[in-house]
Amino acid sequence: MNTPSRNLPAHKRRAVTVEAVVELAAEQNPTDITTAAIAQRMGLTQGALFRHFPSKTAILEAVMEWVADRLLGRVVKAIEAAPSPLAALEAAFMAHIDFVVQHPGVPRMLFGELQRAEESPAKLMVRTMIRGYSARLQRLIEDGKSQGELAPDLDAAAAATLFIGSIQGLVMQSLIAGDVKSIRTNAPDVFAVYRRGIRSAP
Amino acid sequence: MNTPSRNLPAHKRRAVTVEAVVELAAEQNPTDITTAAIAQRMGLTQGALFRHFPSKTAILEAVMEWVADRLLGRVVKAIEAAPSPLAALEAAFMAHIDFVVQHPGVPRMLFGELQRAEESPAKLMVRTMIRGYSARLQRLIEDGKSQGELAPDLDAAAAATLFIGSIQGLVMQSLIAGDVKSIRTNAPDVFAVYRRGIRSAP
DNA sequence: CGGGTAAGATAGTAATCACTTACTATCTAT
DNA sequence: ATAGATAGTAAGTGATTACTATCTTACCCG
Repeated sequence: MNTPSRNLPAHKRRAVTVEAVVELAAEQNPTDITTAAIAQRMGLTQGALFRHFPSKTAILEAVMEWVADRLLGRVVKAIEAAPSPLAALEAAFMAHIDFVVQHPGVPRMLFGELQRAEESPAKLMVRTMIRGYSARLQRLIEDGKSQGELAPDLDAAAAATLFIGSIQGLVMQSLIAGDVKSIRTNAPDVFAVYRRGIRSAP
Repeated sequence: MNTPSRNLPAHKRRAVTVEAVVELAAEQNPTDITTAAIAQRMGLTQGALFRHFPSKTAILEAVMEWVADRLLGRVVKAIEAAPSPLAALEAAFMAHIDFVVQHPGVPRMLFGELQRAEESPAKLMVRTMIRGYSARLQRLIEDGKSQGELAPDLDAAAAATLFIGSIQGLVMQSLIAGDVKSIRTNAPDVFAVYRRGIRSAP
């Protein structure tokens, strides 16, 4: 029988579950992920999953919590280590890209969750996460403007939308090419165009 | 009994079906659209759908064909009417935005189709459509470079990716705000940043 | 060493899905 | 007027889904 790691502590089981979902989302449409598939990936039977989570939506909530922690954690760290607002934007962009390349299913899950009709807790979490992300970017951009590094007439909200959109565009490109690593290859060129769009005139 | 328009000719029924799907995609996750929901929106029973389409995937193919026709048709028309490459890019952007505001479900369906695991005919159609779109944009960009309107060192592929991504970013923003019309409001500001990123130095 | 508990397997359940079958109404052409 | 084709309805089908009820095993602690 296949009992790979029995009696894990609860928080570890939850972490393994989240990893399984993130892995599966990289391989298929996130909305098509079944509890049976998650359990199989973990080496469990389907019913056993419900010893740890009361429902499938609770699993999705745990995944979104994980994403918010990890993604924002990395991005904020990259921002804080940068010497200037523009450098911080570039570092955040690359940190975000690294995360997406490592976990290609995540942006799909976020987008998929956002376009749900009902107001699920997971959808709310995504919304607050991206709102916070965008707010952080806009503060950075305002800082860059007052330091003279970014164009003084720049619309911070629009620049933040374009920042996030550029990543979305790279993800879409990789789905068309069928090659995740193309994201990392093309990211610097895309950011170069973006940087030109926000930088103050030389 | 609700028999709104019986015995429509085949091509009209197909058009009505496509419209129903596009409408539904604006209201819910496209992958959650059932044949029952489509039929209900058309005022038919579910089984009647299969008099006109052999399968659900055939319906999706018809929708993608419709999208490719309408969206690219509008964009190409806007490009051809513009006096210069940069003006053409802006016109294409706004035409695309108009289309998305009018049919908010369409970008969701495209993205959803792209992230399917299996190589469905619909997915292939989306891929070819966006590839063609991107190629058209890149030609425009190269034209703009040789006319001195766009930056000579601009990476055309990256600029095309950012173009499409900026629309994707606006869609995402509207999903977060829960307001489709915010797309049209924010579009000019976002394009202004983009234009600055590709234009030749003044 | 033995009993309690947490975590697993097994085998269900009702609901929902795409799709089918069998029959019926309506339009059109001869 | 009537036969045939077209387009509809109503009621299924089997497969799949999230979730549950019941039984079993492994581990911890006194």
